[in-house]
Amino acid sequence: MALKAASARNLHAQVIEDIGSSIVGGVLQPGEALPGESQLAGQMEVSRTVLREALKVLASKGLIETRQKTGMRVREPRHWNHLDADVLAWRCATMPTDDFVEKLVEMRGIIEPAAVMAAARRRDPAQLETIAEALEAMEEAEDLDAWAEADLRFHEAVLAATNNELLSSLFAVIETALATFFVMSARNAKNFKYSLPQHRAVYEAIRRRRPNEAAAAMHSMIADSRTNMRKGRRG
Amino acid sequence: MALKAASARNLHAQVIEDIGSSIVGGVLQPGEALPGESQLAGQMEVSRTVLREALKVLASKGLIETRQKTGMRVREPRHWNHLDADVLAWRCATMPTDDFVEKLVEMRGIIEPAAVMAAARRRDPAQLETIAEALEAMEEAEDLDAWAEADLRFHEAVLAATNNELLSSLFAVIETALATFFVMSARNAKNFKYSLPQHRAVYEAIRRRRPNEAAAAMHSMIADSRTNMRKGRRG
DNA sequence: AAACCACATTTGTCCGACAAATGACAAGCT
DNA sequence: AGCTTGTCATTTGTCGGACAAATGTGGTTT
Repeated sequence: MALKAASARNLHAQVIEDIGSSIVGGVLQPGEALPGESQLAGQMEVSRTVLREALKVLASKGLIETRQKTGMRVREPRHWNHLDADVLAWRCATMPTDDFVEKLVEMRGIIEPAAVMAAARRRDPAQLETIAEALEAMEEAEDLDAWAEADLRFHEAVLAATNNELLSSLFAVIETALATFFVMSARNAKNFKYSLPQHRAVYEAIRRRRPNEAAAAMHSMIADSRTNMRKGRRG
Repeated sequence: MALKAASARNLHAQVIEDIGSSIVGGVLQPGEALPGESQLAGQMEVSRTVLREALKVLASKGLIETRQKTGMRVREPRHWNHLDADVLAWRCATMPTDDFVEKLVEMRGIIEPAAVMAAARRRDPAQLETIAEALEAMEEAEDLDAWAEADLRFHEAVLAATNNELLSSLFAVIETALATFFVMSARNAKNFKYSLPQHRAVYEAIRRRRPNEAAAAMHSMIADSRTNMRKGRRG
């Protein structure tokens, strides 16, 4: 069960982190019955109040299930909210397998082209201008930090231009998870601008309202980034 | 603020429902400061313990933000977990605008073809067999209920065959939300089997491991269902 | 053997108290 | 006067105990 694995601001946040990562990490098996609230609170050295606040949050993430008299049980993975930011983060931390990364990459491959297509269809002038500004900042970037900051702004601007918060919410979650694996290794500092032409192509397609061209440009960008990642992960 | 709008199993579930739907429904504006915990608990006639359990869950959904001394504030919509099942359900209940439905439909149009493509690539024999059984049940369905049950099984089987729980989790959430709008109106009872050929086409493509054909079949199926829905919503 | 009931255990709910954090305001210094 | 600093009050965070409600278990009765 582990004691005090995490250290966050609040006690309940620590408890959530602790139990949640234990479940996602497989320390607690699905179907397994957890000890009663009083006992568990004792083990973790927190009050039952705090423990219960954490349990409610975990239940809302679909990780556990609680019924009176029976106690709490770990739910099966198919009931988990796999798209929850915390659940995803715990999986990234405890399951750094190529298998899982492939799933994330697949999701990105599905979403990004769709997002730029939507942006090409529905962006308004102001949103286009925001994208243009980010692209300009990318061109003028002198070091890696400036480029990474501008790149983030570019993608956020494209997301906003889709005018579909479901799409942008999904995108943000997946992107965050992927970022924990590929931290933009400083080793590639030399050619960190290699994807600039593709970004420009995406922008041009969005400006000219050409969904298919935008998707094609994004596909090319993803293909490049994929080979690049594959190189990067070996180190 | 509303008192006792919802009636669920547990008290905290009611409170979550109550405050959550008030926020998503726009009764509580973003940036607005909620009354203190003690006062709010008094208004709702629940103990502070229960209220806090609810608040923690709402905070984990990104709906509210709480800092000491300052109190709680409603967060801006861009911070919400739009893919959370509860948040989505509340939006369905309080924002039945065509605008929102379009977003859901767009998501489905992105995900479903991608899902059948993944299934066509990675399904194993057992998963294919499960899909086949569901399809068979659809063919033999005599009434609407039987067909709806088999249809659900078909889609679930396809989802499982993708071998990507991120994809299936997303799909399930979107599908659930859409189902609240289009309850498969009994008016169409006569030709409820109209989409059988398309289902069969999808199955065949998955069986023959043809991702592109599967996506094409799914696109055709979505197009049909879209026109059909448009007719259905007018009633 | 089957139906029924009393009991024990576990979660659900309530309450009151204190600790920690922090914005606000007042006092003091330059 | 303007800025800094320190005290204070308010709000969330944490704690412990108590009782209510639900429910699986096992014994009892027919």
